[in-house]
Amino acid sequence: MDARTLCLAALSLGEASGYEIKKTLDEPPFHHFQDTGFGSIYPALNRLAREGLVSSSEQAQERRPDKKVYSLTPEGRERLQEALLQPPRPDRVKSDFLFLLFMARLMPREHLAKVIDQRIEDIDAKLAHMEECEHEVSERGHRFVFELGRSYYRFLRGFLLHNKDWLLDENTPADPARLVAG
Amino acid sequence: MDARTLCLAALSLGEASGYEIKKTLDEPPFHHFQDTGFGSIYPALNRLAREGLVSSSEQAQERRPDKKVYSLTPEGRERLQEALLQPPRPDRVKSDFLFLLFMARLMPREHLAKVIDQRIEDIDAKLAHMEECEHEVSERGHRFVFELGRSYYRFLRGFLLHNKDWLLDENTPADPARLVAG
DNA sequence: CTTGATATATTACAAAACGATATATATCTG
DNA sequence: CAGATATATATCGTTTTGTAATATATCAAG
Repeated sequence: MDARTLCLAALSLGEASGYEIKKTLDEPPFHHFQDTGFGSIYPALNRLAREGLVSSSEQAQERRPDKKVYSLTPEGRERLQEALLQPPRPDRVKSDFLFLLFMARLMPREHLAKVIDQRIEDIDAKLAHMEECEHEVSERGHRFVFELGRSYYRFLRGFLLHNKDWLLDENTPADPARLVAG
Repeated sequence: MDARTLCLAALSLGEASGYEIKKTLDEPPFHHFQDTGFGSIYPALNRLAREGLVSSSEQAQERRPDKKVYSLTPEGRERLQEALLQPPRPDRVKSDFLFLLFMARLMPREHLAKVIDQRIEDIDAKLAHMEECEHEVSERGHRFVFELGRSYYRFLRGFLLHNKDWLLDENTPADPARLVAG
């Protein structure tokens, strides 16, 4: 989804500043299906404001820079609902990690092993973090995506753990039948 | 991975034209971890040629436009191996589909059901296509990523099929415990 | 007590990627 | 024989990405 629609979606959960939107988008389950930086969010908000899809009010804060709090206008809410009726584009993944595994042949064994172990650790950290914010996710759609994400991480962790040796050990035959589903 | 490294990787499997690189990148298992268009590939190849990392030779073809066939130079091969030693950046996903599921509350039930059924069909088509090109994937790393991709699609298909009703049926309670792992 | 890390908050900008379109030809399908 | 698909490359405006700059506040460690 483009940055503008993501901002509309985040604001449909309640008014927020650009910084707060970024934080929301970085947490599960939002984080499972997109990745957006400040460089996309602020220009998107400016344009949405120019188009009248969001309104903003500056709030002076004690001992902090002012914050611009954005909220959806009726037109913004309409635009969001229109966007939800468009047929979804195909998913896209960018994974340096899978690229490295694909290129295993040209990589030093030790480095490859380290990369895989590191990834398993990262997944464990992610799963632990998800357990912490689990209670905040109650709405049906949010929960669905949250659990899908969690199941995916568990699947990936299992696949890596069970098939690591198949990839790393050059002495055994590369028989695909020995790869387990994870 | 940036487009230049992807081109180097594709060329490490043998010389090819820009068009052929694009085709390779669109097939499993390459397609599982990246997505690159002509608009990225041709500029990348031009720059790689300027930097001496690839060489090109124009081949006149009968009844077809000329094709520029690129191949790795020794410096290009070196650059690729250096890139493989860099720590991989975090994965990034862009999924309009999961965004729609997340936004389920604001969507007409029928449309949501159609979107999910369509996705399951798409996965079936993808799995069928993978079965067709399975025999071409023999190298260890390629096979690993290929099977990981296939397992993922099967997992996702199962999750959607088994939990679709949980998401769609507003009359049952949204008890997360009723979601099955897929 | 002060240095450094983290958090709040926004903006600017170059580099890269994306999406669409243009161009030309050949082959395959209905 | 028309229309879709495949081969082959290039361009170009719009978006996105990554990084840094700019301020201020808090909190922990040395």
